Amino acid sequence: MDYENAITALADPTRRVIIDRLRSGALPVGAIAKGMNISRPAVSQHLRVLSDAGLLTVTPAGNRRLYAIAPEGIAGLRAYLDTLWDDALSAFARAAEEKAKESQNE
Amino acid sequence: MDYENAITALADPTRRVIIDRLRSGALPVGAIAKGMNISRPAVSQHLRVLSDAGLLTVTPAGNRRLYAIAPEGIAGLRAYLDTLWDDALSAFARAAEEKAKESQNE
DNA sequence: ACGAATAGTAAGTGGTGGCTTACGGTAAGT
DNA sequence: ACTTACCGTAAGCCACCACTTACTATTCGT
Repeated sequence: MDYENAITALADPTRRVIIDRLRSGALPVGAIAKGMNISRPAVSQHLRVLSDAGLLTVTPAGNRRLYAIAPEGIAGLRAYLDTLWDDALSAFARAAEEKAKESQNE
Repeated sequence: MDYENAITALADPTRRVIIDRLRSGALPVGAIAKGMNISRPAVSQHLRVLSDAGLLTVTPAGNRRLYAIAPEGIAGLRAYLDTLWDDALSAFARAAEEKAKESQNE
């Protein structure tokens, strides 16, 4: 599955900061690294991980490379969480029923 | 925020296997560890992490402890992904507009 | 054409996280 | 009461990952 790489990538706090910086639109590497307390190569490595996970798109623009959030990458992760959510609710409801039936024996 | 612990917890493949085993309902530790190729204490440690992240509930039942998925724990993570999803779509649409306006100059 | 700017890659290091074995503690069975 | 079953915790080990400092490559400006 593909959501596995996505969730692994998003598990890192620094990478979530990077993602947050791209919420309003695409940015070059230098702009992303600006103000972060890690080196620019470190940012590049994180961008690599995020791209490989399908969470970012890269568009070379002359001297620079613009990174942007890829909506499709997030879709897979959302789908996974949705199934988990549904199953959790079903199991919860079933457990409540069992409990109610039990309390009749008294 | 709370979704941070949740996404960190779910980033581990072994913990996702545990979560999958609980999709159909609550289970004691022994039943969860059964068939997994790691030791039972290791499973206990994972359960600890998942509980701390708010993803599991524990209900002591005599000798055993029943673990179940906590829907509320997943809710926070879903909410985070939803905002990310919305922002990504907005930024994507805005970028498409910019591109369209640019191609008029030719 | 040459220097400056932007960015990816290589190599090395330190810290964290997941695993194991060993142990302690409580509840159930006989 | 004693043994067995179930489970959490402690300590230690090892692998992986995030980071840094080089270095290289490509593009822009002059």
